[in-house]
Amino acid sequence: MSKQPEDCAPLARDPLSAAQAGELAALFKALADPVRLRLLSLIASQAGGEVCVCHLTDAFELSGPTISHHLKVLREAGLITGERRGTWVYYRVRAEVLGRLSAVLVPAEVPA
Amino acid sequence: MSKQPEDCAPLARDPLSAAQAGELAALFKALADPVRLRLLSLIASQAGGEVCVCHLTDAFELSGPTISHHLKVLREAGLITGERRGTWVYYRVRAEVLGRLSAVLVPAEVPA
DNA sequence: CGGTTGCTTCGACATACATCTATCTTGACA
DNA sequence: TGTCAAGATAGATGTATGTCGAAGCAACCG
Repeated sequence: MSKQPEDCAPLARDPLSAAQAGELAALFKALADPVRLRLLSLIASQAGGEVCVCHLTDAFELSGPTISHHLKVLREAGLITGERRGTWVYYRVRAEVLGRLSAVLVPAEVPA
Repeated sequence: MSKQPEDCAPLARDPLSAAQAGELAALFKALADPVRLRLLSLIASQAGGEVCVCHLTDAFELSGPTISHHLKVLREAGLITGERRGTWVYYRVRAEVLGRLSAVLVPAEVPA
């Protein structure tokens, strides 16, 4: 997991630097898969904020290793965190990161 | 360019359906490249809202065909539109699509 | 009409990625 | 300690993707 970028200025305000674009692209790449989006949504929309992996594997017709792979991609991108408690592993979303991405995509305000 | 999805509910509100996830993933895939993010940012941040392709090719150390390819990806994703006027082609961003993506990523409000 | 310039399309190639099966690690429990 | 279950890792494989050079189209200009 790379360090968290600080940029919050919307895409539409100023042209992105190459470094900013690289960091953002890594985050969007993690989101660029239907399974990962559904995983993220399942975790984010859960009351209590966390979900056991066993609940996630049940929600897809995919092998365990494939789910594990997608969770790793989300984790290494910094979008989620995982914690082992006893036998099970629980994941939760990093709301700050999600919020930063949302802010970056806000379109330019149209001047009246 | 596929049809525009109507979904606006944040990822963190309800779990995404497979169809929603597929449409969103296609959009995020278009954003999952540093060059395309910089292109989009260059177009979106331009006063007047549109940019000539010649100005975009000058901003990168990449071949013309490569820039053209990335613009096509953004165009087919529905994130930008291109219009030819005389010799030059001008691109502008579709702010609605950008705004919809931003809304989807808004994190869940934390109950007090 | 021929030439030049702006941009796109085509074909090729190297790399990255999603998925699987098989194997490993970690913890619980007898 | 041995065994079982939950996840993660490793390796293999087919497909997708970023990049380029060459060629094609479209519009302007002698």
